[in-house]
Amino acid sequence: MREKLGKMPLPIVERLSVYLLTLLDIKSEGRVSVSSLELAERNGFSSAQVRKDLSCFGTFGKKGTGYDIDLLIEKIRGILGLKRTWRLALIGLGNLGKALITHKGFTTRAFEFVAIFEKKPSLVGKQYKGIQIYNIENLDKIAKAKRIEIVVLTIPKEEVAGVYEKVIVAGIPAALNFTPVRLLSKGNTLVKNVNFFQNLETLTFYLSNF
Amino acid sequence: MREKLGKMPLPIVERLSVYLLTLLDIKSEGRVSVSSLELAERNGFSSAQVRKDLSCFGTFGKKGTGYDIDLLIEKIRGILGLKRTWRLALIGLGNLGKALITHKGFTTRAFEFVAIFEKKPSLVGKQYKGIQIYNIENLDKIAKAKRIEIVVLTIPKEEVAGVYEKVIVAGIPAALNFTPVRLLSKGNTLVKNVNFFQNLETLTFYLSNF
DNA sequence: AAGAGAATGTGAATGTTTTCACTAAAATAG
DNA sequence: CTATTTTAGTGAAAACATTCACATTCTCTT
Ligand SMILES: NC(=O)c1ccc[n+]([C@@H]2O[C@H](COP(=O)([O-])OP(=O)(O)OC[C@H]3O[C@@H](n4cnc5c(N)ncnc54)[C@H](O)[C@@H]3O)[C@@H](O)[C@H]2O)c1
Ligand SMILES: NC(=O)c1ccc[n+]([C@@H]2O[C@H](COP(=O)([O-])OP(=O)(O)OC[C@H]3O[C@@H](n4cnc5c(N)ncnc54)[C@H](O)[C@@H]3O)[C@@H](O)[C@H]2O)c1
Repeated sequence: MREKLGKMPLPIVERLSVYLLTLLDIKSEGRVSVSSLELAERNGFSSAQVRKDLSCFGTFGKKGTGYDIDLLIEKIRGILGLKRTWRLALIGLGNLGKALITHKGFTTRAFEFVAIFEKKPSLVGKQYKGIQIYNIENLDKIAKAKRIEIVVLTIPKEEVAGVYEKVIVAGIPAALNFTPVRLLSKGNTLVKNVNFFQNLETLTFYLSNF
Repeated sequence: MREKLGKMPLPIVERLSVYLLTLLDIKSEGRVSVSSLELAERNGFSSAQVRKDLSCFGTFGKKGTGYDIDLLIEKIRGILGLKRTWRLALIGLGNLGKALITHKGFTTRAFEFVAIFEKKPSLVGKQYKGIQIYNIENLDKIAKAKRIEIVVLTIPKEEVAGVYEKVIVAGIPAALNFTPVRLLSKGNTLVKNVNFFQNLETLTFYLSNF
């Protein structure tokens, strides 16, 4: 059992998220308990890794039986901070932004879009899927008023630098960045970059070299 | 300089993709050479890491000067298999699928969508953005005829297991999976999973534990 | 042309993550 | 009730990844 959660290795946190999805899946099949081996095999990990990962946060299992699914789901939700709803804002209501806003998955989990920011004057002041669209220039003010915790960036790459500066100034705690410009965490803002090309390029690398 | 490219560590391949974007960026500023330090600082890595990564594939730099940008771009493109166009197919023309197909970035790089597969009878036989829509039941036949190399999965999660089975049977070399169902590489098919929740959940973990 | 400075490439050291291999507890079968 | 099987938890070992630190080479200035 580790002490400092703040410096938990990223691979462990990522796997926790995978375990959670798997547990929800198994639960939906009506099962009530699961072994580290099954959790591992479904995801291509080793059973020792599953046990070691979970042991960082406490002892949740029962020797001879495995893990109680409901209990483990609640524990992981607690660890990942998913016992409450997080307030998101979308920045850039283009093709990708609309797909994300429309996606039901977010809402049915722990995430809720509470604002959209756009540059196009024709969109500002309107709503999209019931969510108010604001002028990006008012990010600071609205972010505070709406208690925005995570911004989702789906703007053209030329706009990223300027908008990110505004995000930092507004002191928004986190950003999920879908643009191909790699951002580094700065100020009080934690960034996670999602790069589609990188994903495709790891595939083409291995396809080319086997 | 490493020998077996096929077992190059994933972190190195992912950084290569980051270096490439950075180099293109720097090139567009009119520059002709760059140091490992600059390549590192722009991306939050160490300069030693940049040099060590590149040294796995050859010696591309010049002591005292750094790396020639055009040369390094070409080398990395070669390593990542980006000197030719890869033939993609989209499976599932929904919200996310449409955003991806519409996205210019793919076409202007080394990727080209050559087919769309759908289940909805109303879409089959039509085109979207000039790309023919086929019945998913014909995946095997069309994949061979169109020489599809990578499928992009944007279908509901309930459909994933069945469709993935078809992808494996068709022997398609790779799949980029945007659904929340984690797939494991199997048969001759290499899989890369892209999980938006995982990205959000790593953010909420660290936000919750600082 | 010599010296100072810049920057690579890399073996060795360090740090991190994963796997191994075992102990111990619970469940099950005989 | 005892033996066998199942499975969690965990130090220790191994594998893997990053950083250090320096010899070497190239550039630039004077
Ligand atoms: N569409 C995809 O499938 C896809 C895939 C990978 C990456 N991306 C990246 O996501 C980003 C958006 O892609 P897209 O296809 O949705 O583009 P898009 O052009 O359809 O949408 C961008 C939107 O951002 C708005 N915008 C521009 N500047 C802004 C600003 N300063 N503040 C607020 N809003 C602003 C635009 O008005 C537009 O509505 C791009 O960086 C792209 O590279 C998209
Ligand atoms: N929209 C998003 O922003 C987003 C974000 C993250 C993940 N995802 C995931 O991506 C997937 C698609 O999301 P979406 O929002 O585009 O959903 P969607 O419902 O808009 O689109 C799904 C499309 O797939 C088609 N389809 C269904 N079964 C099929 C089959 N067997 N073969 C071929 N086509 C089939 C449907 O007809 C539909 O057109 C989902 O798994 C979702 O969880 C979406």
